[in-house]
Amino acid sequence: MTAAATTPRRRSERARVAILEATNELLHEHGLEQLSIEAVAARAGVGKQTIYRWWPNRAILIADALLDRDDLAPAPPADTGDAITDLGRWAGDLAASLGSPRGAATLRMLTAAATAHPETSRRLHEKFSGPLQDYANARLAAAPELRTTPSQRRNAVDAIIGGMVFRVLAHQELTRRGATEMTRTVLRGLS
Amino acid sequence: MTAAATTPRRRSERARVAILEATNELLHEHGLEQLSIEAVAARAGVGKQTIYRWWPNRAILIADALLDRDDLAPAPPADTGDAITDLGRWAGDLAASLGSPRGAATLRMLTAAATAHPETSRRLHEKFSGPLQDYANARLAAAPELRTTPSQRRNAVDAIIGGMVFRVLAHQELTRRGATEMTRTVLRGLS
DNA sequence: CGCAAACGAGACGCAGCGTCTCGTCCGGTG
DNA sequence: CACCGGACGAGACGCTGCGTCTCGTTTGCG
Repeated sequence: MTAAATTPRRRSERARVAILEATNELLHEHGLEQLSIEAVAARAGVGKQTIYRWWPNRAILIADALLDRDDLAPAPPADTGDAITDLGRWAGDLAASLGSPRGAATLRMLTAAATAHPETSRRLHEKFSGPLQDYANARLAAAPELRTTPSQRRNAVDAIIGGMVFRVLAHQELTRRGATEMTRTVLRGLS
Repeated sequence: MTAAATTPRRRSERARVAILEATNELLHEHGLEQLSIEAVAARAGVGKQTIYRWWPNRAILIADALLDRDDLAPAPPADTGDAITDLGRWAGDLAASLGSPRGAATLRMLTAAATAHPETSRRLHEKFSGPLQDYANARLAAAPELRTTPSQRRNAVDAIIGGMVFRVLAHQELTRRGATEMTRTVLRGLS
């Protein structure tokens, strides 16, 4: 192995962006099942080979495209000093995003894509659910008023996030107020 | 409209069962995306038209097949008089089912199928998540030791079920013990 | 017994798959 | 600047599976 040096990967940024945009448009126009690589290539003004060269399969392309517009998870709120208040606001913001028609459609398609391939699931967790868990867990851990164990925190966090995700996947209503109330209910069970 | 009477629907039970069994086998052998109607017809020893005659699309066939073996949701436990104990056991049983490799695969495929078509989602809710919500909600409502409002119950129930479903969909571990603890954490937040 | 609807089988045209082969473009190296 | 090689747009290729259709056969209800 002298040098694996010569790798002048001249990937075209123009093509990359056009493909992700076309995929997003087609997903929201016609849905997950109707999405064909041929249609993406045509709309993006790109050869099919260029898609196959950089994305190993449909599910990963879909996840990349949907996660590329990363407005699904809003920024955490300011720290007021009270964890229940902060997490209630955070959950409300998240519910406003996930509960909107576009957010709900995105979450459902991401979930379906993640079903197909564990690698896709890992990527979704890394970019979406992981950061959510991390913020909520950290905010709980930093709350002196709630003495919690790590597993208690993990349970509470998963119940809150899972409860919201479940409502979206089940096509049930998810409102800002409902999410805040659910969060308060769950957190009141801690110490 | 004289009489829409003459509807001697002589649907073949043999074919119906063979199709659902073949679909289940192929789903667990090759996964959701690889499932083709042609393969189902071939394995079931059935004409394609017989499938198209009774199932309007792939997603509904998949949901019907997976829900046909309705061992996903275990029977509710005996009533011990203490709601937290009962619901902790119920959640533990449910986690044992959903957390098993086969149960997890079934839940993931059902979720993905439900994404595609609202009708499929409705059917899944009717046969799976609806009864779960109904049992847990009723058990909570019948608990004199926990004075709860309907919306509190709904929030707690969705947090518990959603938390479990979330862990399965995220390919995270879901154990009997973990589910029981999560349930207790959530329920302790109720008055 | 006789009809009509459902059945198994499979042919049909079509859409999209994933691979391949063109000739062109273009950025990094010498 | 000139060159080189890999990525590019375009699209042909064979193939699989779609959903529809047409056979001739079976089967249950009247």
